[in-house]
Amino acid sequence: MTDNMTIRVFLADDHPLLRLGLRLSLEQIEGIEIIGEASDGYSAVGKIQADPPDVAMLDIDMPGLSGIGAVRVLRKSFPVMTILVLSSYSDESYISQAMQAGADGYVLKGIGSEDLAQLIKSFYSGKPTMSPYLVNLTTGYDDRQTLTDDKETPLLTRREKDVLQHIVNGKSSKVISNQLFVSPETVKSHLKNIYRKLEVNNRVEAAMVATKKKLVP
Amino acid sequence: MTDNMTIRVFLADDHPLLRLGLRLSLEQIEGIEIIGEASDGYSAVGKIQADPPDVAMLDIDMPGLSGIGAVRVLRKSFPVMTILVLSSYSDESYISQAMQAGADGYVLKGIGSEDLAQLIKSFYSGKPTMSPYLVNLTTGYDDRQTLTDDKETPLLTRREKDVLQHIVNGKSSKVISNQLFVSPETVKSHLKNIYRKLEVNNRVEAAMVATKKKLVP
DNA sequence: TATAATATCCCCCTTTCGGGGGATTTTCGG
DNA sequence: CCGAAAATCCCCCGAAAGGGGGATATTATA
Repeated sequence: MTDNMTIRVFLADDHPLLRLGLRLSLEQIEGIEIIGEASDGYSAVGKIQADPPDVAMLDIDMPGLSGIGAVRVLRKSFPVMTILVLSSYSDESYISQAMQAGADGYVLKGIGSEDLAQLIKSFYSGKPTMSPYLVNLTTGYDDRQTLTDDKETPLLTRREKDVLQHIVNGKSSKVISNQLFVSPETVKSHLKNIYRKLEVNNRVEAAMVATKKKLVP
Repeated sequence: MTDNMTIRVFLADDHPLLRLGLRLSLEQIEGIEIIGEASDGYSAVGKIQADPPDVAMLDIDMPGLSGIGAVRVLRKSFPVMTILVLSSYSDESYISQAMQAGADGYVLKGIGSEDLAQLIKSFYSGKPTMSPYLVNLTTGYDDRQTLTDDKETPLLTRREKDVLQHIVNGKSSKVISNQLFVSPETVKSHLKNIYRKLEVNNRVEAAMVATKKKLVP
């Protein structure tokens, strides 16, 4: 933080209009200063490393390097920087990806100007305010239920994800078994477990769930 | 249009920040006046019908009534109103849906402030400016190639779309045939044609293509 | 009205799925 | 080291899928 306690904020979003709204909203708040902007992940990382802010707000969906990827890179260089991920979606998988990448918070774009300003300040001060628009990733998903009404999806194992990936790509069990160098029977076993965990009954449903919940890359 | 030739614009988007950016961008332009805002499709329709603007900018992705749905409703009441659809995606299917609903233009959110202002004015004046950020739906898709590099997907027939919809939902041919009151053999025939047109070989691939290209609702 | 496109239905055949059992080995944390 | 989880593999069986041929209406529409 700078000498006069002003919170230096960096904005990264590929939508100029949204960036403008963000900048205007935050600039008129006492104690917040926008020190830079970027429209894609790579330039965001570059600019932030050149002049590190106190708080980095990164859109999750940017061309080139995604917000998640930018978080991963930045977190290595700046262990204490407050990194907030901006997103339009309250998808659980996005949230958990952001968390694993090292984000401090996950902010939905549906948030209003005043809420956002207050949120950044409270979050930066170390006492994150909980709201329907923020998920605090540091306190164990406490607020996830306010964002998603999804039932808890049992976690897939590494191998099950491998199989699911091929299912999404429309491969048959035989083809998958060749790809993974295992018996087709093994693939079938994994599939049974996948179906049970995802509560589906066939490949199409599994593929759709995997896509919707982003269980696979 | 009002007496003094000011273009009266209405904004509808469920993201307050983006709305703010839009408003701020447009308000500082001479000749454009923001007369109202809405954060969902239904209230947008209500407010527009209560006080019709010259130009309505509707986000395609809003809670409740979508932007497309709002266009459909509004176009019936206001045949000459300039209706522009705002979207983050340059998906061809979205564009064609917006066109069929009666939109005059399709504006990507990646557009900058100045471009947007100029675009609205030029579009409203009856001489739409072409740009990578706008698809003019009134001139026969001339600019689609600048937006998507997809190969032309053969158009599916009405019935094929019906079948594909059920495929996406993971239904078997037998179940589909019951839903559509036809023979399972008929469903199989449609499926063969769908596979050929989409250049796929099974249900999962068809479902993924349908989802990616938004061939089904 | 002629022609094409669409929608409907049928047969054949092989392969794949999905669901039900089970078993063995590997891996990894406590 | 031990137990649980994970990964591997096997059998059986009926249902479903996919691919190859068709045929016959119905509907646009040029």
